Amino acid sequence: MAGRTRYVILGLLSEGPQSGYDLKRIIETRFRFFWNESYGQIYPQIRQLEQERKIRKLDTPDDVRNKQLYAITDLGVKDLRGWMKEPDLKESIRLELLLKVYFAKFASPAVLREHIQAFAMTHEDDLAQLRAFQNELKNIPDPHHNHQDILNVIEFGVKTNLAYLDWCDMMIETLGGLNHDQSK
Amino acid sequence: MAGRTRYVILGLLSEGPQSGYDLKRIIETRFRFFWNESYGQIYPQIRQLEQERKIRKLDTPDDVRNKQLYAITDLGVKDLRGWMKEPDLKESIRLELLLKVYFAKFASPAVLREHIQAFAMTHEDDLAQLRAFQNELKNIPDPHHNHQDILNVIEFGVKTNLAYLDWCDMMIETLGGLNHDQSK
DNA sequence: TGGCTCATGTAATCTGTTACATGATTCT
DNA sequence: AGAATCATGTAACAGATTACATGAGCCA
Repeated sequence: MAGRTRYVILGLLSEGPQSGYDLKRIIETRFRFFWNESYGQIYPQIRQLEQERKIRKLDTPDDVRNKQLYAITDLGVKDLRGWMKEPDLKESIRLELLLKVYFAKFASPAVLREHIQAFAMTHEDDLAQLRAFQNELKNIPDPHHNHQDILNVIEFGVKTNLAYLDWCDMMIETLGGLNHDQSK
Repeated sequence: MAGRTRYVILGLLSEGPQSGYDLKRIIETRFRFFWNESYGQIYPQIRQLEQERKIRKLDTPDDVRNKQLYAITDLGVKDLRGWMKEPDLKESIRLELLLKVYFAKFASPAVLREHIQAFAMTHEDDLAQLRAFQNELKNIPDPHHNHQDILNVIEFGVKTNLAYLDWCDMMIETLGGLNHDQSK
């Protein structure tokens, strides 16, 4: 009975009405580095929350397209507040890269270096996006008074990504620089 | 068709024969901060690998208890080497704490601080264990010549845990120190 | 003797992704 | 006109945990 999808939906709807599609996009962009949800989770959960009267479907499709907008209800807010007091689920992290580093002797240094460089590139992008998001927040109004909270989350991402990249530098140095490729 | 469990098993067996129970314990202790496997994955996968002749059951129960030991075969090593060249699966990270920080306005600072302190405590423990493992490795022989690889993995853990704790300090400071508890 | 840990295993369940179907709108 | 994106949804599948059953050996 873990089901944190419901709270992600409730939390995001607390900032204003959104569609299932919107929610997916927001989760992908803002929560990318620490959370994920798929359509297969979002749409059924919306149905569920609607039945429980935690959210309600707006009859103003508001958009040119036939988008279904949902808004959080008082009951939904109550649910959200209740969740906040519950202990966190054990965090889950899966980094295949570290398995490969652990079992490194079964690969050539060149192959290992490629894995690390791919990882580094991903996290350089992450870092760049986090920085961009930081700047964006500084230049837009804060109607929900949650910018500081969001900045705190971003700061977590910045710090961990910097740690990742620091480690990557160390590894690349150990494995020999870019021009020491010894693959055939 | 992800199934990385097989490679974890093969990799660990490359250091010497182990039982399913052993493997579980090793994964829990050494891979704790970046990987996990449950019995429901390990035992069926052992069966599967045995059928594929990637591992074989030893007939020397070696232990007083009725423990089934398995050893990797040449075919298994081949499999392991093949996996090393494959691209990594997208890493997966789920940190409920960050959802709560993002939606912080639905909780009191006191509750939020408790979550962060719990997180900090967990990662202080992690860090301590990683340091202990580092020291342990320095004082034991290295028959498989993989200590540096293991130290590299540990170093990743150390760096990320330090980043976590750094962020926690920042958050606790923001939320008011230990003695500013305003709960009833 | 009773309780704990060691040890193997599986069935039921839960969680989450993928792939697809469907159709509208927008862009080139 | 055709391709891409927007948008909703679900069925099938894959991945992973939980809870339990079973029994042996160890410890107090």
